[in-house]
Amino acid sequence: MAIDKQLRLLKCVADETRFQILMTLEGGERCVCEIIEELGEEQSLISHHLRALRKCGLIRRRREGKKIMYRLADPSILGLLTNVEKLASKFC
Amino acid sequence: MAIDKQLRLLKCVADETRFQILMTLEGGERCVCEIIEELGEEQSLISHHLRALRKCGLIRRRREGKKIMYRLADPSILGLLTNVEKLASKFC
DNA sequence: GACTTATATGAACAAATATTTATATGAAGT
DNA sequence: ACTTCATATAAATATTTGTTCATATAAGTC
Repeated sequence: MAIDKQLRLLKCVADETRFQILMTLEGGERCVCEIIEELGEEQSLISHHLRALRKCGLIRRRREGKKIMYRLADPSILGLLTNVEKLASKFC
Repeated sequence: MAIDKQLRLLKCVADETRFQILMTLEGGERCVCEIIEELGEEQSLISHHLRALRKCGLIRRRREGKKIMYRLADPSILGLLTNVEKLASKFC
């Protein structure tokens, strides 16, 4: 039951910027410029984090003209975020 | 919906040693020496990580004679681990 | 085909986190 | 009281991770 996969996933989500990107994508597909705008961060920073999330399999992308659209790889990812939210309010 | 609480929780779990400690505690209360034995790590290292988990509210402890017994603060923590496991096998 | 827009990438640098080492504490046994 | 066993802690160090900066690519526009 490959523990390093689980850790890779956790580490990927356990970063403020990436966590916020996932939250943004909860609302559906977004292009990079929208994510940048919403988070108010550097383009390059967002790009690095998008790559990390993608490498981890959590998000997917497709090109649409000049823009590149990102989306959650699977709705079940929302479940994790919700789960974390519940636990965090319970303890921490 | 305090995002930093969620992040503190995630960062706490997203470490191999701490993750394994939690897994060990799935099986019920354990004293520090048992955890050290099971993980095969330095006493001091385990102690640091136990503190981190405790600070985060994920585990509790009680003294029993010379030993100190640790346990999960709440069974709902198992749910998170399971959730992560499922997602990790799905992607990553 | 030069120019702009949108995004990605690599290398340098900065910050955060984990690990080790050495020492302290506190309960129990003698 | 002294010693041992079990655990904790602080400071030093090592490692990992995130951020910035400068540059590259790729598609669309003039």
